[in-house]
Amino acid sequence: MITPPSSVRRSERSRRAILRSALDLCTERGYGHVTIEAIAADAGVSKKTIYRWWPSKGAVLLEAFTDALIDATPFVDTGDIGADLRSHVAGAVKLLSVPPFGPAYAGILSELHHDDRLAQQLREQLVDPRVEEAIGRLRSAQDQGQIPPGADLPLAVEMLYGPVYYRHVLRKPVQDEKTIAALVDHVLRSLRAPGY
Amino acid sequence: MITPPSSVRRSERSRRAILRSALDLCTERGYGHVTIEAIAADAGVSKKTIYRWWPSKGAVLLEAFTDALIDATPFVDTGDIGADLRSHVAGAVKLLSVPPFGPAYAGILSELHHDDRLAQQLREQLVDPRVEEAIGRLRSAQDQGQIPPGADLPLAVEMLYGPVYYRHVLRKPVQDEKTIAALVDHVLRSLRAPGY
DNA sequence: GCGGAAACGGAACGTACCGTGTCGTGTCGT
DNA sequence: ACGACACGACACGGTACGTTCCGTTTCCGC
Repeated sequence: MITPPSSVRRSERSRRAILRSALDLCTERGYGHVTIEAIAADAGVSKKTIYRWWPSKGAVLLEAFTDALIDATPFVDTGDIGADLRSHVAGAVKLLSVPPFGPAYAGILSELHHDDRLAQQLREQLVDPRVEEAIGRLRSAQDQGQIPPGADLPLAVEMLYGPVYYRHVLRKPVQDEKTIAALVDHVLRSLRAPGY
Repeated sequence: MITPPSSVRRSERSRRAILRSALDLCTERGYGHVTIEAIAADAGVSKKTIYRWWPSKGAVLLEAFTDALIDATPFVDTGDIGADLRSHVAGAVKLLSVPPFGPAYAGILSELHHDDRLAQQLREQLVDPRVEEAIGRLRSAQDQGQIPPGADLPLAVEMLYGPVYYRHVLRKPVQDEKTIAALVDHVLRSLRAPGY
């Protein structure tokens, strides 16, 4: 996450103040009003200090968001793949439904299309590892006979996360538990059913 | 689409030049360099004229993109729901894969989170009508016995489009025909299979 | 036709934020 | 102890914003 002059002398105090201010501003005034200058002013920090360690405000918020997401959506294994996927997806949906994390992630996604480095960073540090974890959990269910061998697990992950992103990006009202349960059930069915 | 002072005296010449310049600039220099000032300069038009008819550059591009999308992804009914969905999704993916439409739509999506009016406009004028069309096509397949009665058709549409948005937003390499076919097959299976 | 309302192009304005540079201070490794 | 370096602060030029003013052109209604 730290970008340029890796150093031990970095001020942890400033780092925390910057991440906190970024999220706070996102809550109070919305992502559009989160600017480098506003973060610096709110955190009592020089702009230069922010630019020294992060390439953009998107990168600042990505670091803050990643920490929160990993805590909020662990991959558990109770032996029931359906229940575990439901609680996992519900955790992600819930995190996205509350400020500042929903707006923050929407803002991060909105920067991807004009910021190649941020897009790569998001995929490498957040999306890809968690997709791998999800596939791992599905493979475990496969070993327990809850999913047929040969099932297309990467596709299953995209079918799970796809609608969540779709809703979040289009800003449709959040999904309730019932919708999440129906989604998970349909994805699992699609893996089990005989070929079309 | 026309926003404020509905009038017959609007210059169709300026309107076309603005939409064309917006898409051209998107191709040549990327969405990030499409600004109201650049559009005005390229189209030989006053900024005031743009602000008179559109509330933002996102609204300009939404109007241009909508026209293109409707042409590119019709809903046909050959009697084979699988084939029809494959060609429909392939049309959408293909449109998103070529400039200026891919970058333009990514840019539009990126504006939604800080522009409530644009988000509402996108849903009402583009997404919701096409979701309804998709549900209509699925219902027709239901009547022909290709999909069981009682299937959750709205959810099916989200499972179809979700991964497309997911990939587009995260800027993962475009889906090939095989992936699209697998996606469509899985969605149809999930509707047919016995309950989980 | 003719007069006037309204849309037009062009130019300039102040504001906001960007990303960078400079400078003096303070602090942390060696 | 000392020197390197991160720090805060402040100022800079640059870009795009959204608005305002001006003089011109276009077109509707009379």
